[in-house]
Amino acid sequence: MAAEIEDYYVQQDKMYVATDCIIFGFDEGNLKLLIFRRRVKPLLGSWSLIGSFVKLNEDVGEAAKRVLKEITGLENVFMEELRTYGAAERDPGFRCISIGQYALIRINDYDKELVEIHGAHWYDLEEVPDLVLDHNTMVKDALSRIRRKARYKPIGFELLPEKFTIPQLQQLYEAIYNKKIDSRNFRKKVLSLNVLTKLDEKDKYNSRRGAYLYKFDHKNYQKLQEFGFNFEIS
Amino acid sequence: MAAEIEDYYVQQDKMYVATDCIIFGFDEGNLKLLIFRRRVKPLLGSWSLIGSFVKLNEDVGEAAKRVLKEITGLENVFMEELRTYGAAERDPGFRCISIGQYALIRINDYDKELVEIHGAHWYDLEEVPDLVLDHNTMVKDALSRIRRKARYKPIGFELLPEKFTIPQLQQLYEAIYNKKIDSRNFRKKVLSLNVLTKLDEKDKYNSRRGAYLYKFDHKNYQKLQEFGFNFEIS
DNA sequence: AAAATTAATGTACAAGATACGTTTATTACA
DNA sequence: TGTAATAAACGTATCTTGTACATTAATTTT
Repeated sequence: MAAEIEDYYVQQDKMYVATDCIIFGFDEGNLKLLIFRRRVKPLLGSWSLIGSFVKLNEDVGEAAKRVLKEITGLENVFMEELRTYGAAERDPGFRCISIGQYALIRINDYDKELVEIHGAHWYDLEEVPDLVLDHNTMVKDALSRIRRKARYKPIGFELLPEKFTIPQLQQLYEAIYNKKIDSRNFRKKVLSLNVLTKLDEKDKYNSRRGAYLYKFDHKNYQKLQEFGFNFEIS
Repeated sequence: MAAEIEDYYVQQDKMYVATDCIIFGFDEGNLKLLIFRRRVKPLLGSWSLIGSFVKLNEDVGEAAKRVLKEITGLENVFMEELRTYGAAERDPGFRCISIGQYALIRINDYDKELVEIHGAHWYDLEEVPDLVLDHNTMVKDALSRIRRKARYKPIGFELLPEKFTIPQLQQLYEAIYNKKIDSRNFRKKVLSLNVLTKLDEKDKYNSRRGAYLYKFDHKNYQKLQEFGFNFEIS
């Protein structure tokens, strides 16, 4: 639900339209969710997705981008509509529908100070507390969407830094699907997609031997975005 | 956009929420779309999807069901949210977002008189005329959704009568994917899903020999709905 | 120089997708 | 009554893709 409710004189005969962002990041092998504490009544202080009312002169998609930028400083982020939460009684007190939109961000890119200022926090997905209204449902729905979508679009890649190793990519998919993947088959499959360019650098953070860094071949990556592929895993 | 606009005193500082139904049927080998002529200003007389404002005390999903019933007499129909159309300028004159919802109906079940009364018509998908606002986009989006979804959920089946033949089912998938399918492979695949019960009746409408009628094994069909399957076709 | 650690690689088998032509049941009509 | 016409029903061989699985390689630390 929206953050600036107190900016509004709430009318009972009015339909409010809000948007809530389900913001995912990936760090240290875990999927994380960015949430904050509501600073407005009702339910002040509850954990909440980051959202806002949609302004009268603003596209619904723009509203979500505005909020995301406000809190994280990020622009040009992967963001997509999830669905509308439109139950008549979802919000006590006044009628408000919310369009859920999920975002995938590279967790090292965001503006830490800005996030701090807004009292936002990253939570491991397994440890997300109770959120206001139907926000826990939104998170659940968004996760299902990502799981399904990762099978035919390379969206998982949005969560990684520009340079990354194949074991990192595998960890990400393991986090998304919440299961172990065979590393030989994973590597084979991911390389067969022809979207990775091997660099001459190694990342030695996780091993003595070090793992080669890769980046995306943006042209082929684009094609894959358009046409989809099959990435079911065992 | 909504039908009952003249019931409202349009306020410029208000956000309106509507829902539009993209109603698909299947007949004589063709996918069809149900549309009607707007009876209200502005754009009176234009072809339009069937829609309505969402009432203050009504779930968004309920609103779509209400409209569908009003026009076709049908209830308990497969219907699902497509997405929100929320561009600030999508509707000239006042701010209105619309939640598109698509429905798949058995084309012989609807109430023909009711449809007549409302001035609604079925159009072959290839012959759908220009619709108001962004409604043509909604149709295009809904079709993409169905195409994708038919690959992992048995939604196509929602469009057939209770008893149907395998050649009919194949025609439906050919219409959805807009391509010819090999009949031997199709039959093999569809039977392997274990959701069809062969009846002791034949439909001789299309051939001298006649084709066996089938119906769904609802229990297995339900499972398939839940867990999905793979129905990519060559 | 030995131990420890994660990265990188290949192969055999199973399952599923694809391509493709002939026979069968029935009706209409000569 | 039998012959022609029509769409339905069926099976197989091949190719492709997914799956299961164990060893060697590169590097750092002690």
